[in-house]
Amino acid sequence: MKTNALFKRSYNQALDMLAGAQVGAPLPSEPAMAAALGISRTTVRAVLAALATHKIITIDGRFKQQSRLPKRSDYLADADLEPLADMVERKFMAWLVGPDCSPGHTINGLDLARQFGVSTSAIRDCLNKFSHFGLLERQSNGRWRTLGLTVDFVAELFDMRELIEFRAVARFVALPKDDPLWSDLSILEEEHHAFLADFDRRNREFSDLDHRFHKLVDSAVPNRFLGNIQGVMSVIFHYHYQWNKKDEVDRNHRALNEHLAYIDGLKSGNPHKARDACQAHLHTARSTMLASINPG
Amino acid sequence: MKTNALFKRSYNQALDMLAGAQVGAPLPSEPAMAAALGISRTTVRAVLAALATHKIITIDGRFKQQSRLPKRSDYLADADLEPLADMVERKFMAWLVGPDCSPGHTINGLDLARQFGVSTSAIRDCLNKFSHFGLLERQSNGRWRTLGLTVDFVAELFDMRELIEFRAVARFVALPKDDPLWSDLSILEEEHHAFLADFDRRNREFSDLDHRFHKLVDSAVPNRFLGNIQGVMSVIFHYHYQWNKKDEVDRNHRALNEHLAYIDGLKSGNPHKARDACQAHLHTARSTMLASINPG
DNA sequence: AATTTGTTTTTTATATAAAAAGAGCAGCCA
DNA sequence: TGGCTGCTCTTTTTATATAAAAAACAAATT
Repeated sequence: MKTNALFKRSYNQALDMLAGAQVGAPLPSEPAMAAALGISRTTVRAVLAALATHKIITIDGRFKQQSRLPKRSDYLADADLEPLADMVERKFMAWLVGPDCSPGHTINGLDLARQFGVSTSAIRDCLNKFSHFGLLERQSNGRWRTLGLTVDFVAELFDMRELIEFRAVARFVALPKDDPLWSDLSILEEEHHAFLADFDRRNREFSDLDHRFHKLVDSAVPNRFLGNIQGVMSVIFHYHYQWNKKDEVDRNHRALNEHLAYIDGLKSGNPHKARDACQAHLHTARSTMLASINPG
Repeated sequence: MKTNALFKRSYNQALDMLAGAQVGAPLPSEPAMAAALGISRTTVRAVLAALATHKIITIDGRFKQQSRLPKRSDYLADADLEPLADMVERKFMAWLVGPDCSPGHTINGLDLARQFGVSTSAIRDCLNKFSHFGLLERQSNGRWRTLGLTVDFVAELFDMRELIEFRAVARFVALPKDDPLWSDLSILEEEHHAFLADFDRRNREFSDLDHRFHKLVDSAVPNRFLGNIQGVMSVIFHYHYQWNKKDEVDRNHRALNEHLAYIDGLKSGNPHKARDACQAHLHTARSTMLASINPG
């Protein structure tokens, strides 16, 4: 069954609140408490019911009041909290790019579940997700095999990305001058300049800016199948570069300047100039990624 | 609990093998049977035990022999012979293109589970899969919304398909003449002619031929991200056209001839001719699909 | 009218049971 | 020697039942 860590945590938080209040004080309404604790009203009601059972509060109709101060022994053993799927994804990516996993390896779901401290179902969901990203493969016997962050994978990923982004660039330069994308682009351009001016402090936030920039360009040709490509790009940049901090400053600085040239190209209205700037940037990105995978 | 569909399928396959052999003939060894059926020895042993229970074979020490020919009634019901995920997928697609579902509709997982006679987890897996195909969307509150087989969807799907296939065509015509893909193409060309000669009878099997042809062309540029596109194309053709039999004969006949022109184009080695033939075919396919969605 | 409370429905995560796979080993036979 | 059998036992995958949490709905109160 599902663990009730959230309930326990919320119960303890409620005790903390009561410890700071006076006996006889009325409690806030259920929706107010739900908002204060950041949980659903269902859970608030469960907490209130438990508090009443332990005679810490009394509930009379819709009027709730504190009947005594909470004691040390009232507290429940605590647990921590993070969206489960995110936690599994994070640990899995760390495992995938770490030394315990080599391409072609068969994945032991049970073992991963034990390592990560979650159920096998959570692992299963995660594996399903990454199989759509092309990082894993299902074998005939139902087992999973890692394909890993190989040179081939990066090559195919960037091939696809170029194909899509070249097309978007061609469409983008041809947009009417009153299209809202142009003003979005200008805003992003200014953000780039602001970023460069404050580069030393903000350098770490670059991946977000990069993601938003490419997303804007690609939005010139709306297509829901891009989601997969963008998703995997985003995941890889997010996780892979966490383990490759070397040359990060140079890498980001160069990419920023390439983005600005790219934006110039788009604004020029000249399809060839725009395409060349795009190609130059994607080429750098590809080389950077390949170099960081294959330092040899 | 886990279904034993694999066991049932294997049991029926074993019956097929026995039906083709003679009474009194010795059976192959367990590992040999496991290899032949593509299953583990554990399952082979379960099948052998069941066959012995039904007196179809006799097991005497290490010597197994057939004691009688299998009868029609020996076969296990094919109701739950299909892998669960496939069954759910089939029913879900039928529901999605059926009258009970309109685009923008919120999906009730619990209700679908009841309708299909499976657990909510199976539904969850299926929804997850189709969300990667772009037919569904996750809402902020964790619910699912159908996007449906709309005109927009088809447009985006075919845009992406053209992008990929044009690139594959350019690569294909430039392949060296001794590349194995050329002989694969010739084999497929002959299959097309055979198909045309026996069109009235085989007409229904066209979607398989179509799928194999496009897969061959696309294989000129190996890229694992194609999997999604090909997957959704395949799913849509498979399910959607089940409900749109109107004009099927004309549609398939025309597509066959376009394929042949397309193959000619590839074989000519002229990139423009090949591309034109490809474009013509994809254009027809797009119109056909749009017409069948939007008969108005 | 806006908010609070009581109730029901739906989604999410895990524990669990069964199926299938796989490993190990002694004995047998060509 | 090398492969097969006949066991048994462990591991892994898969599907479901079920509890927890969230959300939606409906009635009641201020």
